[in-house]
Amino acid sequence: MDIWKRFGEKEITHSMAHYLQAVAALKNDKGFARVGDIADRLGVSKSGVTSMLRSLQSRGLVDHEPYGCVELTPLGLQLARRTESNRRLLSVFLSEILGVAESVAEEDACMIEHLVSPQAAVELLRLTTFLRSQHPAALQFREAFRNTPRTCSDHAPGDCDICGATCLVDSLLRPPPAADAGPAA
Amino acid sequence: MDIWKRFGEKEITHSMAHYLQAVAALKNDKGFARVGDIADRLGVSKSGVTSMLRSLQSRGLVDHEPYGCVELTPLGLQLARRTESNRRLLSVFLSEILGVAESVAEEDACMIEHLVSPQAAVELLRLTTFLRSQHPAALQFREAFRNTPRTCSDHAPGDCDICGATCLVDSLLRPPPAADAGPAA
DNA sequence: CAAGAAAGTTTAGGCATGTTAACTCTCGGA
DNA sequence: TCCGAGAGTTAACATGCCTAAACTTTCTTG
Repeated sequence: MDIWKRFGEKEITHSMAHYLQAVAALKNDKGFARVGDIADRLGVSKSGVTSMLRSLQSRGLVDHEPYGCVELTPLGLQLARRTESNRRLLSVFLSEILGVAESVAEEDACMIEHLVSPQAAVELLRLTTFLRSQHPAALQFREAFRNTPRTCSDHAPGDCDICGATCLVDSLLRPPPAADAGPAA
Repeated sequence: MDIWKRFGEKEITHSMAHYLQAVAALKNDKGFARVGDIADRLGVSKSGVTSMLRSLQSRGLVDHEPYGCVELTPLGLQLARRTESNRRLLSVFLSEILGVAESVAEEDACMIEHLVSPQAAVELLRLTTFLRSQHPAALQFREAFRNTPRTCSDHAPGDCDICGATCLVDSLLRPPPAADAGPAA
């Protein structure tokens, strides 16, 4: 039951994903990617870039010889593209389908982009494009979904199999309890 | 443009979320949570638990005096519950709505559970309960969605605003390129 | 071509999270 | 009462990812 430990075994970490995307973007914009440009773009120090590049190179994701420019390997490019597509997809899904505020949608997408499995991404893309389409069922959905209630007490009084005892909505939208560790009795 | 750096500033990390959940579960199952039980449940060493508890205590998420049992503070309990609800929600959404295989859905949910914003979670719950319901629009959706195509060339030939140049489906389902960093010309 | 500026790297160190090994505390039984 | 087993903690170390400061390489320009 140790799924959670595999967090550290993902093919790439959050940081790595963003380094790869930065290299891809610079390659695209200027034709080449230098250490300093990557550092500027990501808001990290140049030494941080150097050491991350070493790590990415050891994983076969970039090519980088000292004092030279950085190139993505085919694998690195694939991961960069995949991560970017995932982010766009999540962002659209969250903001357009779910109606979450743009800024929140983008932040969520950025946090999650590298963690979504290919299987889930493919199906989420299918759902998103379907629900945005002009298909009659999609039109009906949009009309009906607008008026759907938010809390479990509305959709499943006393028995929501997702939320259990406390409705997610209640616990999420309520302000946090007094933080100073003092359960007053 | 440094959203990505806020990854490290989330209220809790992936590890912390699972420690909190372990404590909550043990409290629930046995009435108390000891260091050794937490270690067993999470598959980490006892010393790892001790040091994580120090960190959680400094954030006001648990109470723990040396050689004693562990208690969740109100804030810690709230985070544990929230994370668990998020995971159940994501798991149901991925497997039931999107049709992703259970095992993949659970792994994805576990990776993402602590990163989903309250806003997104609330709306995702709304969407999920709606699409699972007997509402006519939901019935129509399920019928129609079953036959929706997967690739961009079907739903938006040559112009998918999510995927850009390369359809997500193509890049996700294609096997990775030869990994040995050798772009053979 | 040489010298300074610009770019990049190395070194040393910090924080989070984990490990193992060795030490200390607590408690139950002879 | 006291002693040993088991539970918990500390110490020392590893890895990932970041920083600042010092050093090296490369470029530019007079």
